Amino acid sequence: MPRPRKFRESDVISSAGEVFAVRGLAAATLDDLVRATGLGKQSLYNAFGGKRELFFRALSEDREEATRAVSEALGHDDASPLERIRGHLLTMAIEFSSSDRRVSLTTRALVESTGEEDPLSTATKAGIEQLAGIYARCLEHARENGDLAEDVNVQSLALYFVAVTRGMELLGRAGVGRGVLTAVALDALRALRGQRMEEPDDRPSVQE
Amino acid sequence: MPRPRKFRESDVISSAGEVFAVRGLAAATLDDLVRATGLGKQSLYNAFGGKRELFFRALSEDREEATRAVSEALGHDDASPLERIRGHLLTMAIEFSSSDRRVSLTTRALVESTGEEDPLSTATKAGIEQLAGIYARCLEHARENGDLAEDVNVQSLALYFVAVTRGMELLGRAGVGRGVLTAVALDALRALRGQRMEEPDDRPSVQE
DNA sequence: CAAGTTTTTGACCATATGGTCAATAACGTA
DNA sequence: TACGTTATTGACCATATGGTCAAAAACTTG
Repeated sequence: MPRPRKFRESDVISSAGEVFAVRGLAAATLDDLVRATGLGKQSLYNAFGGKRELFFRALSEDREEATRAVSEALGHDDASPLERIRGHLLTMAIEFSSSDRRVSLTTRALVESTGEEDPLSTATKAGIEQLAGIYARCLEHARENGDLAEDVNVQSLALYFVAVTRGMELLGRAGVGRGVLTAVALDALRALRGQRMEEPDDRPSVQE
Repeated sequence: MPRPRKFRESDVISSAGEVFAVRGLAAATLDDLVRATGLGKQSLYNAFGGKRELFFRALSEDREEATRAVSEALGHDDASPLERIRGHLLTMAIEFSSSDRRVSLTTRALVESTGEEDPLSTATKAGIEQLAGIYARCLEHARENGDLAEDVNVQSLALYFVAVTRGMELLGRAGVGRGVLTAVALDALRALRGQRMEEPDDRPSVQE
């Protein structure tokens, strides 16, 4: 009975996400969104709410997409867990060295959220944890494989990879090229190699 | 002869920087700046120019400050280069786990710059390189000390540390606490340990 | 084909924004 | 103490912003 919509929500969210990724939440204007999505202001408004709500939807989609991508990269069985992480990081190096002006919405939300209780902040934390969870699972497999020392802290190592990838994203944004970013990724992977050997940490503890 | 200013530029820049660090360039309003600095709009305007110019000044100051801090942490002679890096990273872990909403202006500029030719972008790139240079110098010393393998790529390793610290900053922003962040920092440091041994990289190359 | 429901359209609005102007105030020097 | 210079103040402005309203349009079902 009701008049059907002319658009698919997913299309709109994806276009809007593109705008947000390039301009940021605060800097993107409603007009940018209208232009990018093709919808009228009002249509946008009663379908989604407002700018923040739309960003929120885009953020969720971005998060799902990122989760899916990482899961896929780390979940295959064609290589050892550590090799899969290696492959994933190298892929990221290529992706982040692209010259488009995109910044992942997770990073944007992290940086643009206004307070601890901002829904953006909450969602982002959840996203980070989810991502870390994926790394953790893969690292756990590596440990079971014997590729990682038994006493490795899989949780912190997972977060370490989240940090490294975020950092690589920023580096890419700063114009660091593909070759160098790949080298950085390889450096980052050495943190894993160190884990394999039981070498006791005999280095003196500096200012802790 | 002329009427003297009531303020010190450095004070104003520092207050403005605080605002920018907490709210971001786009989200900070001129009024926020007026309130934070205590100056009138016009005074602000003819002393600095506008919002962007003021941000630019604040960014420069932030960059100098960051450079100074890292130089200090890595430049002392009381410990081996690697130990100094270790200490520095642990310090960062503490700093980034603070609950204030600050984000370094470098990161903000990186994320909020609008294009490749944006002055913000240029300045930020320079900042990153400068920072990397400091790490590189320290790593170079480590190599001379024999704490790092001869064939280590000091440049990429330096950028690796820039990436790691940026990533840690974001993690802190996501609410990751001091303990975990410290663990992440220690993980990151293992990338160095891996360098010390000449173990050939016999791992198969995955999708490069 | 008519009714009912929702979308769309485009005009509209209050507000807040970054920025400017002109008048006044404050200071050092002559 | 008067002058010249610059800083300050507060009113002012055009614009762009996020958001809203009411009327028209579109589709499905009865």
